[in-house]
Amino acid sequence: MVEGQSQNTSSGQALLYLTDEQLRQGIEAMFFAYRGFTADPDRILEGMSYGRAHHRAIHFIHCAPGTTVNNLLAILGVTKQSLNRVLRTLIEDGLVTSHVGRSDKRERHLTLTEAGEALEQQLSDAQRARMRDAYRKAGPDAVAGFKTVLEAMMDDDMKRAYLALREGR
Amino acid sequence: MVEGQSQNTSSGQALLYLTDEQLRQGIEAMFFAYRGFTADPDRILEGMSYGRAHHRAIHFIHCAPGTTVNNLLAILGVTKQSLNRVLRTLIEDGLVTSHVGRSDKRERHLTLTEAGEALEQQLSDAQRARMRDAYRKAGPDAVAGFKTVLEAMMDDDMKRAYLALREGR
DNA sequence: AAAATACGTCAGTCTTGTTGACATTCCAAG
DNA sequence: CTTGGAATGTCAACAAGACTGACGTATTTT
Repeated sequence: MVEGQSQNTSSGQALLYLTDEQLRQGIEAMFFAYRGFTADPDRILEGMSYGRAHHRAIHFIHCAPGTTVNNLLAILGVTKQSLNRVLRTLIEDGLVTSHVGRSDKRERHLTLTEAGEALEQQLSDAQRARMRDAYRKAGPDAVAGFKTVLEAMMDDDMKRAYLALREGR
Repeated sequence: MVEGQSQNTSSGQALLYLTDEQLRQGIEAMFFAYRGFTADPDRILEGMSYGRAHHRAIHFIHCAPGTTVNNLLAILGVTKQSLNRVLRTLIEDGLVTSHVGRSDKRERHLTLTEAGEALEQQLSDAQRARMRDAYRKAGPDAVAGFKTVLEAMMDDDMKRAYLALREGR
């Protein structure tokens, strides 16, 4: 609560970007930007009985083909029951295949089918198009700063998951 | 779909930050960061029968005291039925007051009570603490870039709402 | 007087999160 | 080798929070 006065306790200069007002602006920017961020895939998905949860599953299965349910669970941060409902419909609809693990038969390895990859492409294209526009408008330096701040905002285990994904590619 | 090859069609240099892989990283960073962004308030709210929806309402009523229901609706981007459920509980619990408009008696002007302000402080402190840490780690230049990209990601009407809030302060 | 606006509410649906109970599989200790 | 515990995944039921549609009321505008 005392820290709320960071604009006063600072050594007078160069820390103005840590003002409560500046932080509040950042919070609101995050809120509005996230809406834009999800808007395009949401629009595509609506009416095809899928939602944002399906999109997330598809995205990460695409990035890590053959991943297990448990793996996906850790990345998505939901309960396995919640994920299972989503996976079940995706499997029923032929967008995802589930193979029993070779070494450990408890595991199910998940992969996108051709139809699944096609939908992934469609969603991904829409989302990347928005990102690309934003990046282009903002320029490379802004983008670097953008990523730096986002990484600093993550919880430690999320950051680990985030970095692990990059190494896998 | 053809645009997916931006790394090849580019003039060879300086546009590497527009690569599909870079965009994908940005998308994932956004996903993981948003989870961190909401984690602290969510933790505070859980167990007190409120959720993220209540937080959002409280946040924007705090920022624009005396705002109307319609106004809030436009900012939050939800239906009035959805917002009403949230507002009803907040009013019942004495965190928000609703006053009939002076000039236009159809309007209800919303304000936080002392208890409401107290909760807002608590939530806001937690969320700002995370932002402050992230900002400090990243530095002022990164923060500037962060905001630039977020603004570029917003839909036009969200951007208008976002900027309007800043002018009101 | 009629139409439009602002707000509240009731009823019903959908997505997506939750917990609890249960089956299968693996592994390690007795 | 067997048995018990841990890990993986599935099914069922429920809750929060979004949505639509329909309706009522007060007020303002035309």
